[in-house]
Amino acid sequence: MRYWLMKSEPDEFSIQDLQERKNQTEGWDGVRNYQARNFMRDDMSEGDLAFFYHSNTKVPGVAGIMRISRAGYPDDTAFDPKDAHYDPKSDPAKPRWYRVDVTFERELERLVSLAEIKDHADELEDFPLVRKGNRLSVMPVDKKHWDFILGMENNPPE
DNA sequence: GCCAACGTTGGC
DNA sequence: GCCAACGTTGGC
Repeated sequence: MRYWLMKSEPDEFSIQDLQERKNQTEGWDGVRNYQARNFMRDDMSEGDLAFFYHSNTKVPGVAGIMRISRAGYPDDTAFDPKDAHYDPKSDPAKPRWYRVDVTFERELERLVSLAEIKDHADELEDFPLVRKGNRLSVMPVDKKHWDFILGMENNPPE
């Protein structure tokens, strides 16, 4: 069982939106980055847990937890010319892009902000999120980092 | 809105 | 295969 972090802009799709979806489940589609795709296609398993990270918003940070409820399968939004993430080079016979299904687990009791995470650079030294220039939208999280961030949830800064 | 960092594209 | 140009991400 592995741990992950997945980014979404809350104006587009937030942890609250996921909670309100049917069965509290949604396909994590629209990812058009090969490294992120490889994680979803090759490394994610049903039952893995992921942080839901709110990006490109006033206070970016970890907002909640979700569960991978279906392992990687083809992202058919790539085949739809009307879809914002349409990719004419993705052939249905040999799909280029993959998604997983995620299911709402819980909202964090408070948002653990990126700024706060950066304040703990010592403990989170190798955390990919805070490595300079990292724009990956799907990334693995070590268990030690997972546990540390959950610890921060219950220890708000003054 | 700015812009650094990074990925992708395409000419050569 | 190189690399300049361009597009995107995402914090600030």
